[in-house]
Amino acid sequence: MREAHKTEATEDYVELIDDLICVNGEARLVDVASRMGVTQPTASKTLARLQRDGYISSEPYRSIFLTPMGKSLADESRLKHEIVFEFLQTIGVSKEAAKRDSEGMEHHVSDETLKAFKKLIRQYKS
Amino acid sequence: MREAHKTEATEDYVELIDDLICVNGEARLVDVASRMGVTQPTASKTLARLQRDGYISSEPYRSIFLTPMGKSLADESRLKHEIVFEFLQTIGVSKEAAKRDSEGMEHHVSDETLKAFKKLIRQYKS
DNA sequence: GTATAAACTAAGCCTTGGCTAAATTGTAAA
DNA sequence: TTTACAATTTAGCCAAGGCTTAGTTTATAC
Ligand SMILES: [Mn+2]
Ligand SMILES: [Mn+2]
Ligand SMILES: [Mn+2]
Ligand SMILES: [Mn+2]
Repeated sequence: MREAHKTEATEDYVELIDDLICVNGEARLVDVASRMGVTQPTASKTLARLQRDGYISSEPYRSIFLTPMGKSLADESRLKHEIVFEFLQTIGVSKEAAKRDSEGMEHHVSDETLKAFKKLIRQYKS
Repeated sequence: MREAHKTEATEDYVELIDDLICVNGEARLVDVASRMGVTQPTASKTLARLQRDGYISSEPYRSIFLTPMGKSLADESRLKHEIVFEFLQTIGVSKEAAKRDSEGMEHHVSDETLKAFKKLIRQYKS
């Protein structure tokens, strides 16, 4: 569908996998599925696609790793996510709404918009 | 997928149909398809779903009408779209980027965020 | 008023992202 | 070491949203 649309799942997955590796030391299917709110077979199929497309690597029944490409997409996605999240709170949106909205908006903000967000965050801080 | 996700297509379609009716006097499949950037059969199938779900009505080979439900969703969607579009420009994003980003962001902004956007637009105007 | 072109529909295919149910593998307790 | 449970995979289903190709219907031009 919409250009940005197609990569949304990919972005959310790699970001989550990176997070799990940071926090838990490894990313397991069962945790990916539960955090994404889908069943294990669903997560498993999506991860197969991510592997096919070169974002992750894993052996059968073993935990999941990010490829360099996957890692850089994860970093980029998290950065966007955090900026949008912080921006919304900065302009007065509640943490809960900011959390929900940023989860969707993150996939649609261009670098230009991101820059404007960062600028406003700085302005508010001073 | 993501909750807001599922309604994105619906929102874009009813908003477009309403626009076509306003501008052209009627909404025809050929125009819906071209504006959505999809083939006519694709638009046709989506419109069938919209009709099934009660957003539009139309007779075979005739133009498309919005039901009351479709019209109110269209109005709501356009309002969101316009506010996001104006907001982005207000904080310094170019018209082109604002157009692109608002087209995606519009589906993910809660009423709370929308209110914060409106407030900032007012502040900038004064 | 008929031919021709444009618009629309029908049929059939694909991918993604959901699900359930069942089989397999890995791990930890007994 | 066997056994049981947890994790993963496999298989098969569904809906949405995309496509192409081919057939119908409507509208236009002559
Ligand atoms: Mn994210
Ligand atoms: Mn997200
Ligand atoms: Mn819109
Ligand atoms: Mn849109």
